[in-house]
Amino acid sequence: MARVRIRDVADAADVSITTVSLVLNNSDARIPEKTRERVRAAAEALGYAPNQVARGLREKRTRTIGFISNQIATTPFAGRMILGVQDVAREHGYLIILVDTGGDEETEREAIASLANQRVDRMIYASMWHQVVDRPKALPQDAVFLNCRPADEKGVAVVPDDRAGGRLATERLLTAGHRRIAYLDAVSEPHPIATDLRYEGYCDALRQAGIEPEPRLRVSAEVSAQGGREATNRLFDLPSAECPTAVFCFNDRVAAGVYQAAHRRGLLLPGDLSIVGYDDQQYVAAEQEPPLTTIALPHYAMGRWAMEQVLGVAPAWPAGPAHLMECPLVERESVGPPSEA
Amino acid sequence: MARVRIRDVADAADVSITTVSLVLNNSDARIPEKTRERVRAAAEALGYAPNQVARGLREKRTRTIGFISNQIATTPFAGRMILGVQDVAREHGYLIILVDTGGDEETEREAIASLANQRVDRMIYASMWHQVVDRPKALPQDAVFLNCRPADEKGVAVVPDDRAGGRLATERLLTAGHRRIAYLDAVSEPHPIATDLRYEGYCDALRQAGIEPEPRLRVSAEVSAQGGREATNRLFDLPSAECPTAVFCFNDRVAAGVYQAAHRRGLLLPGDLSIVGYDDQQYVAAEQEPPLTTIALPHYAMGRWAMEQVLGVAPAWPAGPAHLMECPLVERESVGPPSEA
DNA sequence: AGCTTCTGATAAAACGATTTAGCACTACGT
DNA sequence: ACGTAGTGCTAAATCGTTTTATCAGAAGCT
Repeated sequence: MARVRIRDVADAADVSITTVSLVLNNSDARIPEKTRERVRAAAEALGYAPNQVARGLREKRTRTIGFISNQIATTPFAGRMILGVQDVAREHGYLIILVDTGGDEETEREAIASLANQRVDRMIYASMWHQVVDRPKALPQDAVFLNCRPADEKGVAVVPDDRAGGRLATERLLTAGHRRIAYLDAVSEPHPIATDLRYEGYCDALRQAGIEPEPRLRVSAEVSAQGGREATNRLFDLPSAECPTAVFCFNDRVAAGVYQAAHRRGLLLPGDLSIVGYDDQQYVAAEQEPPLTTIALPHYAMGRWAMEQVLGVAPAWPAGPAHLMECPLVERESVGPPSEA
Repeated sequence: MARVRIRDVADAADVSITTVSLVLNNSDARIPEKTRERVRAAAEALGYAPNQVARGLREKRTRTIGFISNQIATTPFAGRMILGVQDVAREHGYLIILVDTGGDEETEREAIASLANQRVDRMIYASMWHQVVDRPKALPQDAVFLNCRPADEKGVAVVPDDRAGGRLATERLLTAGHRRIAYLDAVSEPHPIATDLRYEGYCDALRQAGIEPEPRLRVSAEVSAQGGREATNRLFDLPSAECPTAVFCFNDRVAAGVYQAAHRRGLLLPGDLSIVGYDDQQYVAAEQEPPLTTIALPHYAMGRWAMEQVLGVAPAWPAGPAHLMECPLVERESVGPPSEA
């Protein structure tokens, strides 16, 4: 790490450091092409790259973005969000400084302060699951919210369009011919807002098909395979005429539980029961037997979107209601026509 | 972000900026306690915190660590590693700058250069799976390797002790009384070195129990549930006297496939077949039915270890052979005594 | 008194860049 | 010959710190 400074380039090219800076930053100062060539050659030969710390001090911007997340480790989705952010950053010569607060408020305050002292140009405030958050006091006004939205609705934010996703999932089942479709709801602490949105989408789709949602077909499950198993058993303990021919699950984990309970009861999938999940969770959705049709959460796209807002490389989204990102349907093999149609 | 500078504190306390700096950095210069108090009070009142960019320029260290990873998004394990790194960083007032190279060499070169230009104090080179890597040309000599080791064996590195993990898993099955234990090997591109190490551990344990490993009980599987299903079927198409009573799987994903095939064949778990996995993969190991006994990968601990080396807050590990991190057994319910003991 | 030592503080240099203002020289028109 | 315009380049200020060297005054000693 014996670093070469602008001074070294200047000496090598036999000009002043001013000239070197002007040339390397493509200023339109009056420097003839010949001199420019000489400077560029010297810089190239020495392998010069400007010290970003010095440059940051002078320019008052560091080409650095702070990424604050509440729980990096507890979700497998974090990666794709960070990757989206990171890809856009790289494409524009920015670096990201990452801090995980573990959801602790005190840590969060310190993290925000650290990033401010490090003079990051802007910050992204990310949640690992879709939620409404209280805007942290110290967070700069121009922070972008990723996968969450501030309670005060002031700020640029992006969240998945869970309602449209719920509609899409249900429509898929309706098109396959199903009429009795259950919704496996999520209970957990804190209550995920996504489950209500997905349920609304489910209702939208049913009503549009002329079906009134039936309360008994909405059953609550712990967010886990076990929750899915239990809910499924409750569902199939109904009189057989009332049993659903398809279920839409809050997420792939509970869908996995549905598979388990269905297998145990000797139901064939998708012959006796069609299933649609949500999340397109890596290593679980695709690896069910049969592979699970599900709705994908657009984590990568949301990450990109947030960073594009931060860098101002996309049309600016107004502060206010969050941008809703589409959740695409991932077709696999867990949906078929209902058994006795 | 109207920032308060050291100048402002100096004015408020009616001293020079030198004095402020001296006091705030607890220098042992001759400043009487009374003046110190005054300065501290002024700093506190104004909410002063030093500009880390300016400080970094002057001190030639930024309290910033570069974290280079090959594939952040494709593995659910990344999170725990990053979290370990990040926690130690925070405890010592450091920040981490994260770049994902996507495994691309050109991107990697640029990333290393960016971090160097940003004057990170040191770098961590992380792999999302256990592998041997070629030391990137531009990587500083003092970089620490996380979950991988440089081919040249020069450098501080930490990897999971997969051999001991394989031994531990097998011993668990031996203690339960099993004698015919299969190993479900992984085939994938590139060939994961972990699978050979785990197999060696498996052999170690068997031999120590006086059992010679049987080649037919080592069967290859694609790293996926489907691979696990196929391998299981091959295993149980053997003459029944030769069928294993337990399997040790390369990882939890293939173990999930074993569950599927076993259920399909009507085998009871763990009555007819005991299973041990590897990875303790979130949302898959614990959610099998019955929950899967497995070996955990110590990602968090490795992350911490790497950062502690970087910051020099733990006894220095010599450059050379990698530090082997223990993989603990996670007891759940997929192991029982063999059926006809 | 005259010298040294101690005390309390600060001026100024340095870190490595960017940028503003301006200098020295040539060319040109009259 | 002289003012003006244009060309090629650079000195110096600046960003916000840390740190070294030094200064003024008080105190102590002979």
